[in-house]
Amino acid sequence: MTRHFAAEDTLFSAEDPVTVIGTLVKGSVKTYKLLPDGRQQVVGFLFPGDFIGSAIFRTNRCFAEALSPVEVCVFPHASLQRLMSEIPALEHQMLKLAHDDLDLAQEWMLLLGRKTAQERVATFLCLLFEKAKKRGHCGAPIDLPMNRSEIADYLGLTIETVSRQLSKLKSAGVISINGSHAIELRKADQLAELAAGGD
Amino acid sequence: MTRHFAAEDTLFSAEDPVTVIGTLVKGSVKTYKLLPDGRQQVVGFLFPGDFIGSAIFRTNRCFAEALSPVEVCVFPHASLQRLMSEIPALEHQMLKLAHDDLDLAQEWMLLLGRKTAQERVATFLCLLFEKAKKRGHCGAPIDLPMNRSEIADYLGLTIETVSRQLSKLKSAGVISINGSHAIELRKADQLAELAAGGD
DNA sequence: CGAGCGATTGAACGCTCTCAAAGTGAGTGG
DNA sequence: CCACTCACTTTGAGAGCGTTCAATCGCTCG
Repeated sequence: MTRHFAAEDTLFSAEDPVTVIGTLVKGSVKTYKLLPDGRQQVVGFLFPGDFIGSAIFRTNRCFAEALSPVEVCVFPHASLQRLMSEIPALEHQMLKLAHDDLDLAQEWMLLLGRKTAQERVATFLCLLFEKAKKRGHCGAPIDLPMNRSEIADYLGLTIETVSRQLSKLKSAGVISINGSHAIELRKADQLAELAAGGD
Repeated sequence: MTRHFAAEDTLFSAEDPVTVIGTLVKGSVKTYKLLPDGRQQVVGFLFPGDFIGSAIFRTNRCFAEALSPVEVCVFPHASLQRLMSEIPALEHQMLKLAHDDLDLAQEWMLLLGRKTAQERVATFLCLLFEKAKKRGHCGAPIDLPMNRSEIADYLGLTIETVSRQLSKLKSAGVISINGSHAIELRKADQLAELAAGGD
């Protein structure tokens, strides 16, 4: 069963019962956590092919919002539970996904806890270019479905700092920017070096 | 099979083949990631009863170091693989653990990306007191197996900032400190409020 | 009792945030 | 087609939180 969401729609909220589990088919999604006063931390950006939702928890642990018109191939919660208990390979696959997510989250803890603003932005761009490469993009500018505010909330920075760092990378010739939602990689080596941090 | 490690021993390193998977029986462990220049981010503290190591990856994604003399009940990698494929319930349990870890990691991303120094220290103490409570501790001062440097590397701060915030909480009467490795909770409500952030 | 390491405290600096203003681009209506 | 609007982005200047550097304290161990 496929479900559709408009841009800026909320797919699900923390604390609510799990209703959306499945594979993202079209569009992109941000998942995030909130503090009582509204401060936001994006914990992940999802793209077509990515799995969304938890087949383990009864209630969601974070919020999910569509960044663009989204299409999700949804599994009914009950039938997924049954499938998982019947097909060990499926559960194994889920375990693999969970471990990949955990490793990425911990890599991001390193970024949020110990990297400078420049390193964070460089790391973020590296990740995006890498993901784009895996989906067949080659050379051409890639599309940023999220705005500066959402990038900032992913990197633990402010929009101004993100903007400044992007400008810096642009004037250094590492990337080129077209209209704030399209970025092209110019010097991959240099970007990777900045992302890893001075050594 | 049980393996023993002395304090400050490295249980395993990132990139190395997985050799240690099992349950922590005695002592405590920190897991962490490193940047090329030595900056460190602690991604978890493990206590008796906690599962350690990844049954999925062939190589470790982080480092693990003993904070005190440690005893681990280790499963041989091959036999664990076999057990997991034979006993679906075991794999399900691992999946549950992975999801719990993932949620904690994302909660920590929120802490590292968006919380102030005071909120970070308060959240950390809340977590410790909560864990201690689950293991039967009641009221009495709890032991901090890690030093200030390791707390700082968990919270994305410096030792000086951690020390200052602890002193602040102490003089506010929220906690009391005995010799830098024993902390007692005095005002749980107030600590929880500080941890959540102003609202 | 002295050495040495970790923790605490103090003072000044700096990176990022905050506040503010100007620039840009997409969408709308005349 | 152009002027207008509005939201988002960029850029600038100043402030603040946490860091850095430095000195003192306190505990443990020889």
